[in-house]
Amino acid sequence: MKTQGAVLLIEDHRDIAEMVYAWLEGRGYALDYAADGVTGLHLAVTNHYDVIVLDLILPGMDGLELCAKVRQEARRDTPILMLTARDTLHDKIAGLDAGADDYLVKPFEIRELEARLRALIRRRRGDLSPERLSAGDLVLDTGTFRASRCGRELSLTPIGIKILTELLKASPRVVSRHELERRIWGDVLPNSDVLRSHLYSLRKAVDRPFKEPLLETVQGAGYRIRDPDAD
Amino acid sequence: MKTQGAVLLIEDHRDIAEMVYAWLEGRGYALDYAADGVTGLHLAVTNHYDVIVLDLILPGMDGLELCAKVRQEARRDTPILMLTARDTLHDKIAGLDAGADDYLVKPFEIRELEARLRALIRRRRGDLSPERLSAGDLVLDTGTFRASRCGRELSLTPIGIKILTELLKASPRVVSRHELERRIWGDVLPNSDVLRSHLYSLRKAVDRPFKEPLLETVQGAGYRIRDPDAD
DNA sequence: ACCTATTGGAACAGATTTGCGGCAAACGCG
DNA sequence: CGCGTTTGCCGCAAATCTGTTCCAATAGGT
Repeated sequence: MKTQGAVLLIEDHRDIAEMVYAWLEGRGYALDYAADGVTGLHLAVTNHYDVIVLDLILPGMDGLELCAKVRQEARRDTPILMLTARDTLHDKIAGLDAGADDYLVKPFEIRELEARLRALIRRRRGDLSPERLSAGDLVLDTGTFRASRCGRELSLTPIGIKILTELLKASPRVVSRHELERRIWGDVLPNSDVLRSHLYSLRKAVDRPFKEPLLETVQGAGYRIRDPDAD
Repeated sequence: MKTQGAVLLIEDHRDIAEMVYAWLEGRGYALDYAADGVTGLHLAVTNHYDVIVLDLILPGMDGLELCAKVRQEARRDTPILMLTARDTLHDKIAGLDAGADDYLVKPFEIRELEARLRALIRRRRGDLSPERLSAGDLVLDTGTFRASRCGRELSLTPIGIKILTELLKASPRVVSRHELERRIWGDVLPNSDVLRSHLYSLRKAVDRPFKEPLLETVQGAGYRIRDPDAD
């Protein structure tokens, strides 16, 4: 399994630490662990993590101090989720203002912790949800605006990419010509059936060089993109 | 007072909305307000906010759907704090996985809300810019604002560095011309396509002296920076 | 006040993309 | 089978997008 992310867990309660560690490890995260503040800080500044789970009360150096040091001295902006039994308003505010990104109060549900970690990791990576559309051997990366088939890069025009995007999003459903036009040109459609031309060139780029055509015309209904895997 | 940040509040309960609005306004935040999902979505994609406070249950379109639309259709990464009375584990996970960054359960303490907003805004602004961004042999130290390639220092202008920073942060994704302009000049964009000029000189400094060009333009979409290691 | 580096702006040429019309082939149907 | 409609397949000209250049306005430092 591909790793879900690198996590540093700093927590002195053995039982909680073990529980979190075991769960996250089972879910495919790569983990480092420290039981005290000094070790934790050292790991935090030495290595590179996607997120740090940090207990507020620690031997050696408390969470707030560690948090502040990571931010101000080491100047690392690794996301930090603070995990603690103290749930007074003041504690939360102090934690967040010390540089933590999230604050979760014990006892907590491990699944919520994981969901919050996912959110932090996702944001750090700048992930904007699914960026990858595909059908069969055709792949479109909506972040890069590049499409490829069988690993070979396809050269497409902007409108071609738009059409492909809509078709892939809908796949394997059929998109009516009208719907497709509306999604591409919005409310000011061109006053001739240009879509045909674009589909022609799109086919030329996407289907012609390959054996199996993916772009399919459904007479009187519209277009769709086949997904050989899902047929 | 300098504004603490631009907040979009989407909440249909008048009393809560007013309370939040009044409090945040009093603390120096600039606020927009929507009482239903459709209006909220429209504001969210039209304007630029530092953070969105979003009620889960809304007339017109619920919070999850709105969240997903903002992320997937509008492709905006504005931080979203979900605010709701539903506190089951499943709700929280659904909210966070729909693209929310934080999830706060009603009734909540307004000061905690504010602290969490601060944390989100702080992170988004990258107040801490400690890291070294890189792509291939290009390295940018955001602390010293110096860039180098193959160890050779590059001489860049302030705007050049800003462009490079944004492009590197997003790499290898494409950043649309508009998005790029907004990130560099904020809300008062220059009224001519100056970006082209800057990109030209940026290329002259970053790419011209080297064999492999990293700055890539994607017709009709924007610019991006390749990462030869990750291709 | 002066000098220099940086920035915003305008203009232009080349390349690419798009809109569009026309024709022939394919399709659906009575 | 015959007919009206839909679709595939170009080629062309207009519109758009980009790279490039030059220059004036501005900001910053001395």
